[in-house]
Amino acid sequence: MPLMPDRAAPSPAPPVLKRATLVDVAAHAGTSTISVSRALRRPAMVSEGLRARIMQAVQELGYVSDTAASALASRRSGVIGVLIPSVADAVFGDLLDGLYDAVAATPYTLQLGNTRSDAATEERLIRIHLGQRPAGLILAGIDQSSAARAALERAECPVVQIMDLTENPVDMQVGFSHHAAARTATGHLLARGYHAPAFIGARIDPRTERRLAGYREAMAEAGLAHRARVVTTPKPSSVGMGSTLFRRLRQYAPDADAVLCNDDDLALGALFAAQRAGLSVGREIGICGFNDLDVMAAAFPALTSVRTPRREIGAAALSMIATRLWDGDVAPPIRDLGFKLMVRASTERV
Amino acid sequence: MPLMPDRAAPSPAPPVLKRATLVDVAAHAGTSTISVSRALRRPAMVSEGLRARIMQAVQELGYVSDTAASALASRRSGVIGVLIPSVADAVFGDLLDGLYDAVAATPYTLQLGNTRSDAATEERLIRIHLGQRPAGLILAGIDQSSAARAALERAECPVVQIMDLTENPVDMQVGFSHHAAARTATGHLLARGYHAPAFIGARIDPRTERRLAGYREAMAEAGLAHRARVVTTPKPSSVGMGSTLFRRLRQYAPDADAVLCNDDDLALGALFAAQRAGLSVGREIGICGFNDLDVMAAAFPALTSVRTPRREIGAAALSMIATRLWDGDVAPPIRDLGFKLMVRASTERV
DNA sequence: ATGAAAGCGCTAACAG
DNA sequence: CTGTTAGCGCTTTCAT
Repeated sequence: MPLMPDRAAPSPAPPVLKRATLVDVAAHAGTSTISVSRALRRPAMVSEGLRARIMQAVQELGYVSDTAASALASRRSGVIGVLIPSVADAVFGDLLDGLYDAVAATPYTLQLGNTRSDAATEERLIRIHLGQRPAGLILAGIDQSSAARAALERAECPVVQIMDLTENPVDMQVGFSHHAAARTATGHLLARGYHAPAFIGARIDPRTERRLAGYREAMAEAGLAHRARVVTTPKPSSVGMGSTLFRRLRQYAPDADAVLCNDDDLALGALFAAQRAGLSVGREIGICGFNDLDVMAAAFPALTSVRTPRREIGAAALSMIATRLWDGDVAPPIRDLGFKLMVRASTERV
Repeated sequence: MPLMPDRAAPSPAPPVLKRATLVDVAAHAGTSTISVSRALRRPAMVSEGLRARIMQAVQELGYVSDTAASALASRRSGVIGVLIPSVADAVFGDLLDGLYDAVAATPYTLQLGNTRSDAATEERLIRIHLGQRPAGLILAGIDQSSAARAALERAECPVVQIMDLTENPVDMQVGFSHHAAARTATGHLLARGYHAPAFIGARIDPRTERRLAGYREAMAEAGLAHRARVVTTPKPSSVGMGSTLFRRLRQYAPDADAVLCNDDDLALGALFAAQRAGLSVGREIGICGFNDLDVMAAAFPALTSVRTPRREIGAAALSMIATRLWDGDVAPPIRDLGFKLMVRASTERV
């Protein structure tokens, strides 16, 4: 599909005042285009006097460099691609916030791709982005298809996989262990005296699987593998779904006295469902979330959750790319930013 | 700042297998570059036989068109810029979801800019985006600085202002009336028998101002202008802030028996604070939110809110740009997508 | 420190 | 329907 169809361009060509180019600026400043280019990109390469004249000309003509021409000539774009499963999810919202904050101080631009947790879509987006000779690529997760991995390994730009940790990243990596986080949270529930903590999760993806494994491991270590109860759904997560899963859990496993939720939305839904059922949250039923969105601390009762360093991951990913681009080497290329269990009233057994 | 510093390029030039270009494909298919270009962009312009040969060559060489070269030669990029105040806000998350959904069916790419509700940043971003000769520009809000407006009016691409409605848009527009929405919500509270509904809001921006005006207007129409109570803060909105503002309101105006919240986060915070204070939500204190995020219906008690068509606005904005680009004309260029009051238990006076 | 010349890979314009 | 010829605006050599 072309960017515009044949019959387009009905506009009777208004007297478009052509935007100023390097040539215009050079003429205006009485120098050559290359000097203007240099004055703009590496001011140190141009004598002070010339630079001043050029800058003034730039000002007067309102010159703005043409991204496309620059990218073509230098074979390098200022675009850093970011591929995430969802733009509406609060978890990725925080990540993006960190990313956009960090990129503001650099000459780079972010370009977002929405994979919808779909491997084929991710593969396609990776190809499209690589076609733009990006300055860098940031990917959520470590579960790219093998075809995607192959393409990435051939990529001529820094690649950072984020949110998760793996033994063999494509290139660089920053995240935390979902397995360890869930294991810690489950351990906390057990330590607090809950005898049968269950697990609920929606839209099971590889990250969820790793959390679930952490839950199972903690249960097994406590000799409670036989008491593990898991309720999941392939549907997307939401607060409403949290309530639904909680009710389902109560039916399926009435003995469950605590629930580790795969994300905070589910935990909030579980809270509301428990309240509806007249349960005393904390005493009769423990609830623990995952991510620690702002709402968890504000809820009544306040909800325990695993705080994950989303914003920090965004900032770190960008800094790793910038460092690689400017200094050539990043150490260490794999960073575990950890997590922190935020214990609150919802798991106070009292 | 250059995209890469002088001392970069320490890599000893690995035997980079140059990516295939149009010339390569043309040679491989035994034709000219322009035919390949056409076969890719307007298949109808090329005979079936030639097209088949070209497509095969494209396949075999794994050819991917160079975005920069294409943009430079055609003076047109496939980028649609999107400028919003925050990427972490759930409200804009839904908008983006609608936008990304809609763009997937087009040859365009979205490029996000984060204005942080800052006029200067927005102005800068507008300039940067226009410098890329975007295919279109989507802006949240109608309150651009006059300098920004001037730049936009000179833009050679479709521009859509979204989320809000104004008399004189730069170009096209799709949104709803924040004033009318707040007015309706306030009217609902009064109709339900609340005698002194108050208003709480965080990070006052122009959109909030319009909602506040709607609240005041409804109060005035009911002859209750003297009972209007407003508590706001310049700090960002959050669930925790909702609790804070609610407590502040109770001190400042103990007689307030309902509260219209500027957004759902605040409403949720008000809910929790009310519960902490032992108030019966609905009977003793009415709570109404704004936007109707998923959590509102799931809360206990369920929270009344004004449903705003965020996803639909995203889809509509993109379709308006596509239509303008392809058909030349969009009718109507101004679209009011309305809102809907979702009445729930939190405003059941009983 | 500055400049001249030669493309980057693609598409518009104009032939055939 | 197909091809030729020129650039698009910038940056990279390579001189000076």
